[in-house]
Amino acid sequence: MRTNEGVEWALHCCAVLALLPGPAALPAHRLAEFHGVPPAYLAKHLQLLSRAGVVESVSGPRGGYRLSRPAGAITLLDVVTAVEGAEPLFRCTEIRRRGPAAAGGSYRGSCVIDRAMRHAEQAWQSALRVQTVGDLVDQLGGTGEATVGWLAGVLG
Amino acid sequence: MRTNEGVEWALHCCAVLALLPGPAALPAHRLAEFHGVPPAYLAKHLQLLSRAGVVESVSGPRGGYRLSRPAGAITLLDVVTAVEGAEPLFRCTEIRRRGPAAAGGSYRGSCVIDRAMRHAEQAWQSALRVQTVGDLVDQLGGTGEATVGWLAGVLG
DNA sequence: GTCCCTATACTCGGATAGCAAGTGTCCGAGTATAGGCGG
DNA sequence: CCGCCTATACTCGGACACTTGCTATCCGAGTATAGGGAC
Repeated sequence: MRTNEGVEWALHCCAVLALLPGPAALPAHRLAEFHGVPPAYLAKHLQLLSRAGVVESVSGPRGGYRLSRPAGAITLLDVVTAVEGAEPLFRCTEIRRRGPAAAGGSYRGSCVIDRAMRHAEQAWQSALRVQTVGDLVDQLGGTGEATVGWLAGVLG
Repeated sequence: MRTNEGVEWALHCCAVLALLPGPAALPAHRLAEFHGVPPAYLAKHLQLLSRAGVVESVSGPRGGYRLSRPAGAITLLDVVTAVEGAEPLFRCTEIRRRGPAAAGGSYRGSCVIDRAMRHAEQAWQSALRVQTVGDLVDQLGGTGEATVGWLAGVLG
């Protein structure tokens, strides 16, 4: 079990987009160039972010991507869910109903293992929900300023 | 991202093994039969549990698997780590150092995104660490008693 | 009757194929821009 | 000089190969047991 590599890319991209001045947009290939990752593949993940409503796309020249709402209103869970999908980490397949275990019979309530795993998963999601892209940007420090400079040069 | 299906099997198997009387052991094919899963594939996961020290194996006739320590001393994290491996969910590939982002330069501290994701992962692990296989067994209720009955019949 | 030996059958353990999902890439549809032309 | 039109180039979006890891399986190594034979 390992998170999609695109999750890291998407988070970094959101942090960069949060530094965009005003209504400007940044093309996918610029984001790929900035991070040194395959442009076409990064585009795939940006599409996921767009479909989830985290970022919005602008077509044509001077187009690209920008955040669809303030960075402080985008949680890390929003980004992770957009890229990884909404399916839970742990999926209970109800194996207790397959073999002789079912004969025992009284599986009324939900599976205790399913409950325990979901509880842990909710702890993970809660930790992602309390952190926003804005929080990340605030912690960037000098790296953030350097990024702003690079953006100014690119946007011309 | 989805947890290995073997995680669910391993947890159910540990719950069953916790109900074993005294020093008895239960063969892998019995566990597979009980849960209605492929025997050979389940064996693979039991090997992982054995290698991690969660269960111990007994060779020869009357052999099989049993818990290596009391059920209350086996956390869900122990089981999950044994099956999934110790690698973190989120692996930072330090993409900030690849492109022009590196030129900006001052990436002294650890990556803020890596820190945020690891924080959430620790919340998940903590939730798994406070729950033990013994806790699961206590919550089984009637299903647990039915399992004990089945075990008695099988062990003969 | 008791002890020892041997053959047996049962167990785990690692090495081996098949498949789905993640990884990586490409080309086509749509649009705002920029330049040229006419009034 | 100003407004309109057209061609352009740039953007996103979805459809197409490739690789890694999960899924599933098999056969061989090792061992406690059970039975038979000797004492």
